Amino acid sequence: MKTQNIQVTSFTKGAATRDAIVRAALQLAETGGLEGLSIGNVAERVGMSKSGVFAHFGSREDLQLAVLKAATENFSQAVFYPAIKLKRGLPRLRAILENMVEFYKSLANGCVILSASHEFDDQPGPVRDAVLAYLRQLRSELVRAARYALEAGELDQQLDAEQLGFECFGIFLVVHHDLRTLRDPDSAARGREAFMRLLQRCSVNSNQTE
Amino acid sequence: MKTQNIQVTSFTKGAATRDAIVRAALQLAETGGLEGLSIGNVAERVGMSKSGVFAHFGSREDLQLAVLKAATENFSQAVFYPAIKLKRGLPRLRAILENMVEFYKSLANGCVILSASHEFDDQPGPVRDAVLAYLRQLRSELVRAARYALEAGELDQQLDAEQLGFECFGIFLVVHHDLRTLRDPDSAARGREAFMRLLQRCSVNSNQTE
DNA sequence: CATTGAAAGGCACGACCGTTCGGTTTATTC
DNA sequence: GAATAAACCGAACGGTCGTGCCTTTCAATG
Repeated sequence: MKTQNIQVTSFTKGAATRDAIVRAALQLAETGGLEGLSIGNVAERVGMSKSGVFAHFGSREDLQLAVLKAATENFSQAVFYPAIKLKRGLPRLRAILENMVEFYKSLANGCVILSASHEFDDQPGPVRDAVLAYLRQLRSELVRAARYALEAGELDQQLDAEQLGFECFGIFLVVHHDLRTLRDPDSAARGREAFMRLLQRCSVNSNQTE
Repeated sequence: MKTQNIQVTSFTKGAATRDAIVRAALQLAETGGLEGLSIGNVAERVGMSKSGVFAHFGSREDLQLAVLKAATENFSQAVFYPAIKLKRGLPRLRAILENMVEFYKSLANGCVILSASHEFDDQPGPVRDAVLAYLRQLRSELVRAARYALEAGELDQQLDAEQLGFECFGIFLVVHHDLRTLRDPDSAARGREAFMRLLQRCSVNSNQTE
């Protein structure tokens, strides 16, 4: 039998240019969001024809989904994967925030996920579902890290983990906002300071039995 | 001479429908942002022809500017004007946050200003300039209220007013995000709690001379 | 009532969009 | 090298967009 290595070639050729397309589209999406993507400008950037690009996805929406998936994978790679290697609880929570700040600073432009969350919040469909799923995952990761920290006694046990995740996410958002919209270079430092102050407020020592 | 009351009529007729157009467009912009506005859908919503609507503004951009101005006026009306009547410092800062939460809750859909800040953050032009100007005004109002509170001894004087404004704005953003994107009804309560905890952290008593 | 100027409509243009289709090039397999 | 399939391209379609031009409606004035 010689029919053993069938799709070796068909796996490499198409997938390579598809990756190139997604990479180019991701760059475009970092300035202009997923709505700013058009088959035409992606094709131009990657040096192909519109129909050539289109054939790889079948629809603009599927291209947007592919780009969003690449963006979330990048975020996970930069923020979550390094943090998971640390001890769960406070060290992990600190790492998530710190990695996020560094990740946002490293982006020449904006975060595709946050952009998409605004672009699609009133536009039902697969893209909105995917954005929401990742945002919920992100939040639950924050909440879980906070819960560990509470249960381990690293933070005041009277606190609410969901509330802590909420406030951490607020720091996420304002860091991104100041970096991106206001172009404030101090944003990262303010974010770190805000997080430090938030944790300090939550430490077991500062509990003032109100 | 009887040429005293010239533009009495020309002031009422056109301006009335212009206001109607802006109101309709503002509703549209609350779901879909300023980019979601098109001369066509605004005309349809207000019951006019495209060219009829167009004639009142001269360009889509001017329509967007008019809608943005209406949105900022609404925000100021709901958030700032009532707060300014209060004693400056902590009471005013509290009122701004509380009014903001109530304002966001009262919106059936999203905040046009925050939407626009994401839509135009990489798109230079008059709209971006206007959005940025209002965002800076908003921030400086927060910072000023915080500074008053610091100088009056209502908060720990070692704190930084800009940092405080930064953290307050983070609460703004996460409240809006959870209300709008995650559709979480607890968002307002979490926002109030976050602000309470933030102020508690900043009170003169809880200073722990680090 | 006639006149005038503002307000609104009708219509078409050029541009861009996503998508389709048929043909051409390129790579892989026998 | 012939055959087959994948990859890609060029052109076009239907649709929406902002905008300009010209006409019609309408309210106010003399």
